[in-house]
Amino acid sequence: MNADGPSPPSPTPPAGRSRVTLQIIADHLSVSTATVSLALRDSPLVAEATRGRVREIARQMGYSYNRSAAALRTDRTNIIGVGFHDITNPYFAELLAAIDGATAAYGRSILLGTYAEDLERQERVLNSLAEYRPDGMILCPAGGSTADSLRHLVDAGVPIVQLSREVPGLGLDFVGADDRHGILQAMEHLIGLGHRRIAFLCANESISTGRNRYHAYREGLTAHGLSIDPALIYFAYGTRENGLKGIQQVLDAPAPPTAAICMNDLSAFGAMLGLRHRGREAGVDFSIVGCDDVKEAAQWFPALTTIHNFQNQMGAKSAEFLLRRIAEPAAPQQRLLLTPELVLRGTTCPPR
Amino acid sequence: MNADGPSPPSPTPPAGRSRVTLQIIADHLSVSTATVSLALRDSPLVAEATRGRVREIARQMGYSYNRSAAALRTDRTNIIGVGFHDITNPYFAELLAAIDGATAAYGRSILLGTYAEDLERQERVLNSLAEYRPDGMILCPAGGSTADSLRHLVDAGVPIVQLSREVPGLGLDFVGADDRHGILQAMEHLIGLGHRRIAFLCANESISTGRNRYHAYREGLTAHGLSIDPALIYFAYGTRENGLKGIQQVLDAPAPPTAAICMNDLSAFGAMLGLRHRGREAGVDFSIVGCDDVKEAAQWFPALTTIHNFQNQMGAKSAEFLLRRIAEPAAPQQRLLLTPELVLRGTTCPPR
DNA sequence: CTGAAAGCGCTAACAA
DNA sequence: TTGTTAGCGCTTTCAG
Repeated sequence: MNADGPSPPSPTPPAGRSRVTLQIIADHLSVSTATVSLALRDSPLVAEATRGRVREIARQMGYSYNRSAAALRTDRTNIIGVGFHDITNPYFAELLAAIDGATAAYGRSILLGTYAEDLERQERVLNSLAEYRPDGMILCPAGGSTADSLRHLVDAGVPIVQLSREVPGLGLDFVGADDRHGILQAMEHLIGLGHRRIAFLCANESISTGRNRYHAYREGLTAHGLSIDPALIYFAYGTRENGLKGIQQVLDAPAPPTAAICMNDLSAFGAMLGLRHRGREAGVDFSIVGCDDVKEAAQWFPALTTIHNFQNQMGAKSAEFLLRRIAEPAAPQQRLLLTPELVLRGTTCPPR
Repeated sequence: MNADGPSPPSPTPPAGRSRVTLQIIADHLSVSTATVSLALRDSPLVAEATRGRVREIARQMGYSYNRSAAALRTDRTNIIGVGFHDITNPYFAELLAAIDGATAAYGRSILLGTYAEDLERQERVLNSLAEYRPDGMILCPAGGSTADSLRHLVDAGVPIVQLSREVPGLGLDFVGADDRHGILQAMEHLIGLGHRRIAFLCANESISTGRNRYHAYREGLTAHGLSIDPALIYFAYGTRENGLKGIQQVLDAPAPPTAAICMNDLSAFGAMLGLRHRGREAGVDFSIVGCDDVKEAAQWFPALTTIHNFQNQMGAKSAEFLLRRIAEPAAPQQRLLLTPELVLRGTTCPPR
């Protein structure tokens, strides 16, 4: 018997791109690929001992499961497609983190696409994501999205849940916030403080959250017999820059406001800045309320009074909804509207 | 001849999950799948006319390319794996957005994994991403990552570029900032203003940026003959919360500081808050400088003096590096250190 | 408990 | 210019 012995498994790690396949492992152990496949997935069909040997060799050889191959066979990828418009907006970053946390726990990975409120880009990005055959998608549709623009995805049978924003008429699952309720709370607060001339910054009818919030603002005004002054309404997407522009514009109105409700926290931050450019200060001689309660809101100076939207729960819930939908494609439509909570901080005060 | 005519292509859209394959299109047109495949990829090998017919029918039938199948065959997925520790940190969100912008332009999609500075989770997440056989990966390794913990990925031959942080000893491509240079600028500024007792908040030797910045801080002190007071150094990850804790701790030192350099903007924001809890104000009776120049930094009040790190360029460059590496696996190591710029705003002033 | 064989949808030789 | 064929790596009957 020579020094090398009876050729013990000599697991040669692959050179270059991982070349270890089930076949290679199978050959090594003189079993079939079926056995290896089953063993690696811990099937009780294969003997305890065999399972052990397979796993051990696989480990030694540095085997890495090829999900493309598995996906082709099983029609499942374990991919969750996520389409957002901008992850640089902390609101969406928080939502994305929540989704990631929830899906990772179920062994799903996130394939991300962004489209910056651009409908054409959304179309391209979403189609591209679909080509990876995600098990499902979580979407926050770009402003101006129509049911028609998403229909082909829906028709293709991809499970979809809409998050935060929704385009109606598709019968899709949805999780979002009760935007109307949130803004109404804010209006009560401001009006209770004595404000009569209240601006709305970054109104936007092209997204559901924008519509809901803006309409609630009008509703709140009307409910208290206050008139709606178009000069106090600034239409734009809710960005830091637009908040800044918006506040300046409404401050220049013939009858300027004493308070402003902002579409989201970002525009509220911009508004606070704009106020300072005019020598004014939120919480002292003007009132600002934001929406979302993004992490930085609590740290601002003064800290922002805003509407807490529970993005952690929203994101996690959307993942749960999606997983359920994937398991049961024909289940009835799921809808969840989280109730937002106004959190009072330092940017609101009675009018001067 | 019956009313239906000679069976014109009657593209029946699929019921349920997209079932249109090359085969189905091929049958429809009585050509081979090879022709359809070529046609859809606009190959000059197939006649203009045929190409047109194929594309038209594909469109009508709602064909969607199956990338798993293509990947299996070609060994390319067009997926870029991205591993970050926390996308809720705007610095990383900005980096991610830049990567997304750059890769999307090349038809690549991003498969995202996060691990919250947890080494075990990083291991799991990265291995999971690898199973999708991304064409390459962009990683910002978790604190404490060792070369060994990433070696198997490298050995598997996955093209990798490290972004922002680097673990040495792997010979990987890297794009980051010249952290030392940035902090040294900040030290000059502070010392020039007259500060002699300068704190460092959120020092962290377990990540390269932390080491570089912290060591540059010590270097700056020493270069000016100033002593290093351990009571002025707070060790922690750079979060909003830790910035707040850190400032309080150094303020309680026997000989408290008059200024602080923070590991990043988040901790600087926390420090500004902590200062206010003590009735102090950055830019008035204390100086704070951050690092990164995240979007919100310019909007804070006072606006944060910080080190601009060009995360847009960093992210975009990392994508470029990766694409080049994918095209040429054996090319020499690529390294880029962007030179940060100190941007003076409102949080620094001479000591009282 | 294990193996043989077929096939998921695509692309790449090679032939015609 | 187009078709034939084989096969990427995996899972899943179905036999044994």
